[in-house]
Amino acid sequence: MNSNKYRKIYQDLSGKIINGEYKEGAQLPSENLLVQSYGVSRETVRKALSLLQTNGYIQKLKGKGSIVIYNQAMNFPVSQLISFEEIKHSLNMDYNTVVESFETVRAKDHKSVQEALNLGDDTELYRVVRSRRDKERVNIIDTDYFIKSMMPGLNEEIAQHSIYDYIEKRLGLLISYSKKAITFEPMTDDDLELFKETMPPYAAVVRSVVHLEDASAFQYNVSKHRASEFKFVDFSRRTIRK
Amino acid sequence: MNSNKYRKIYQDLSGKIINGEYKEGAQLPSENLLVQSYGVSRETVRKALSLLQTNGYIQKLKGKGSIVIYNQAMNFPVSQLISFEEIKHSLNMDYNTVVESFETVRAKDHKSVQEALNLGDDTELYRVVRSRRDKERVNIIDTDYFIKSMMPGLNEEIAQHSIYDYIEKRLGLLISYSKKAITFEPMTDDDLELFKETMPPYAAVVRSVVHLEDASAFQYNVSKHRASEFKFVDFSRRTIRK
DNA sequence: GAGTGGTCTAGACCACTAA
DNA sequence: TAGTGGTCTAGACCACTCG
Repeated sequence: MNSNKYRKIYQDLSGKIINGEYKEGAQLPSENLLVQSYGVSRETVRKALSLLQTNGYIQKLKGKGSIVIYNQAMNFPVSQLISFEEIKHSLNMDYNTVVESFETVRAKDHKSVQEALNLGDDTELYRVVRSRRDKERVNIIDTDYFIKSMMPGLNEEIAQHSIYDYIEKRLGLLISYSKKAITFEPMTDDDLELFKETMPPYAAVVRSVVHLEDASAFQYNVSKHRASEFKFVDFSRRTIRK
Repeated sequence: MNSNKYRKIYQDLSGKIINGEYKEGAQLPSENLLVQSYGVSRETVRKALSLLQTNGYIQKLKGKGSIVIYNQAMNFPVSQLISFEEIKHSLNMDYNTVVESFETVRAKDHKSVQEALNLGDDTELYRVVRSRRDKERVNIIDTDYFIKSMMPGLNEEIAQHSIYDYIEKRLGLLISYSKKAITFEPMTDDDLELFKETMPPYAAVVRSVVHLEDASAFQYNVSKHRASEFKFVDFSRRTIRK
């Protein structure tokens, strides 16, 4: 359906990098060759390559070419906006999601959420608490707040699978960007109960405000991780200097 | 010296957003207006706007315009590749840097560094340990490893100020991107001594491998933060779907 | 000098939003 | 319908790398 030429090129090349067809350190075909093989203009090829560079797949070298810098080990909870289901899937992890709580609350009773999503006092929210566990224990506790009126038909069943899938495929909403903050905090009593452990008493906490394509804030997420298991991997580029 | 048109537009607009001339929620002039006021082609304006969007300053809305989503509160240790001196400067922080150690070591004695930078056994490295303290106490301990042969003239004096400044201005090297990982770990005895505290015995640890414009890895950094003071703020966009 | 990526242009056509 | 951003093109000129 989506027939953007540059996206197809991006998909094609990033796919070949991920599956190892182009390995780390390898050189991509030159822009001119790509122009020929895809039958598009140079600017279109360059758009795809820019995206690959922005997302940490390649580095473009003036006068030389584009080389692959993507590295399999990096591909963990990367600093990208992906859902837990997607991470699980891409890593073949054997995690189990349990919906611990699914309730309707009012914005005024959750001030940080109200502020972040810019809501009136009586706006109704879904508050969904989900634990993520492997065979042995709970490693992550996700608490999500959604604006109820934006999420018709959301239920526990859906929450147990992928809410993002429901949002994008069924509601047709486009998730666009998020602002997140990572901190390390002592566990609360509730946390200790869910994690079923008293040590270590610290959790890595990721708070995110997720926005749609039209820039409206629609989700507030608090993701608590067993601190000893937490690893956040990030790729960042130097901003424009001077 | 650098007369890229799109960079100037980016600088100009991001500056106006940061200093509040365009506030959060405000609309930027349309692309056509920017074309006229800057006297450039539309693609050039669009390049600048794309950069602003990628870096979390604006969101472009089809059929409507570009609105500012940048938010002052976000502007903390952002997920950008900036040096401590730059953060300090942009936040007007009163931090003090002390060089705790400045020595030459061999790669083979620091395996994780050797592997990350892809070095031979006997490659010489500078190992620089710096503490960052406010009036009361040490909050950050930075340990950096640089390839000695790439850093002629690096000394303690420079380390006390900004090594990045030295690298970019004096050596003329272009820092390009980094891969970093954030974890939560027990403090070592050395850490406890520098932090001068026995509680909390945990530190937030950020390990980075920094690369130059030509994709060569040249710096390995371990930055330990007092966990209670640690906050990592991130902006991320949804990757291309499907 | 041949090949590479970086910047910039002028213009086209499209899809979306709003009044 | 007028205005907005999204995609794509063909071509120009430049700076850089390498043999």
